[in-house]
Amino acid sequence: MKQQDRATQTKESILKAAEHLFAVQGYEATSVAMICDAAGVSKGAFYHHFETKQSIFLELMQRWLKGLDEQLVLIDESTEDVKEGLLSMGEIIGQVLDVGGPQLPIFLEFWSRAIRDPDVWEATVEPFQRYRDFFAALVQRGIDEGSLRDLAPHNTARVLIALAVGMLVQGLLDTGGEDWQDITQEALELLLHGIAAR
Amino acid sequence: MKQQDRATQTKESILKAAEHLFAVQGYEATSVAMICDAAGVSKGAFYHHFETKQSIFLELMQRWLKGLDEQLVLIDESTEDVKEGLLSMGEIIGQVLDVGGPQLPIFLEFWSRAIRDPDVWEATVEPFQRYRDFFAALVQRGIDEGSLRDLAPHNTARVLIALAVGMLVQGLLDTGGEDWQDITQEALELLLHGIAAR
DNA sequence: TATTACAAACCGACCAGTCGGTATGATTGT
DNA sequence: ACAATCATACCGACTGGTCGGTTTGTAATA
Repeated sequence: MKQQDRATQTKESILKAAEHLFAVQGYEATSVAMICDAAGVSKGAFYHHFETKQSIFLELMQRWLKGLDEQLVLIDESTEDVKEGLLSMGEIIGQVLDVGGPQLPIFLEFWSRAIRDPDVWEATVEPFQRYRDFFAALVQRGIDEGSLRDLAPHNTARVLIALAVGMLVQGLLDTGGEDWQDITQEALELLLHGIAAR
Repeated sequence: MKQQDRATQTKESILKAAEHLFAVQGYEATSVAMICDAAGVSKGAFYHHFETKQSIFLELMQRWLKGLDEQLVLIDESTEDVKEGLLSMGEIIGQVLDVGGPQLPIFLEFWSRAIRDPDVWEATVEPFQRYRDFFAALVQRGIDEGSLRDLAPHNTARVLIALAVGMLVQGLLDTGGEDWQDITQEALELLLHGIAAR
């Protein structure tokens, strides 16, 4: 096999091992040595491919957010009705909770880091402002076409994000087997009732 | 001075130093040695008064939640109108963000721990379920007196909590100087529009 | 004298990151 | 085609330091 192929394979196995361990044990609780063990490579290999322990997380985060981005764009393109588009957000949250469930705890861990570390902030929080802008634009569209009341789109977007984040956190911490997708859907309908034009 | 008084004074100074350091640097980043330095005592004193590093956090958390509890009871007693009571929740969130601001990042840190550590969960998350029940009861009251639509009170409470938590997290992570109390207030009014009886 | 309340030295584990060295292709010169 | 040279990928022992917690000693109080 070519040298390069082998290299990318190694790097990929490190990323995969790290993703799994981060999800199961958390970031802090996972040592570089553990990642190397799980990936079946040496520490040398690790630090050949990644500058620091943190950099491997940042790379994972980038990939993750890229997937989310694509999903949002898809929704944006496929919706003509603004209300419907906002409602479909509920589905996303439910999906995120189901599919990405194992990785979500790391978000909490890094949000708390983002408060102090600008690098982490840039990689984990800043992207969410894009999502906020996305929702703000959606709301603006709704106002323009007369289906939504004339509210400050930015604030409304913040409310939507708050709802999403709050549901996410509760979903992570509440042990009972609630159907959060359902609850989120209901919440969105309530909100829509409030922001819809009379 | 009596021995006991001196002891409680020492313990209090440790708690105070820990509270400050946790707020400024976070829990993980604060070592026991740092706390002792800041409090002007030795490690022996620390481990005389606290079993583990975690136990000092749990004690701080208990005090904090006790204050929140009292505030909620006050609101409960002083409100006759349910809608008004729900709106005043917005004020609390704003206050919490202003007053307790420095300590809030620790919440994020421990929420992420609570996912894995049952002790932490019990101390940091479980109390919030009391608040949820509190809101559920408030909503039930609103339904009974006919001012709110007949929705599942528990789910509605979850939505309210989600809003609060989401606003909190955004307030922590968004750097811009937004007035979150204002935004929260607006959000609550939107929600009320949705859940209010026609 | 017995107990409480501390002080200070100490312990063992752990951990991110480094470094000297090697093995395996790839590239160039002949 | 074959050797010499070089770069990339990787190994694993090691370092320097940190941290939570323990132990042992001591001074004051009851």
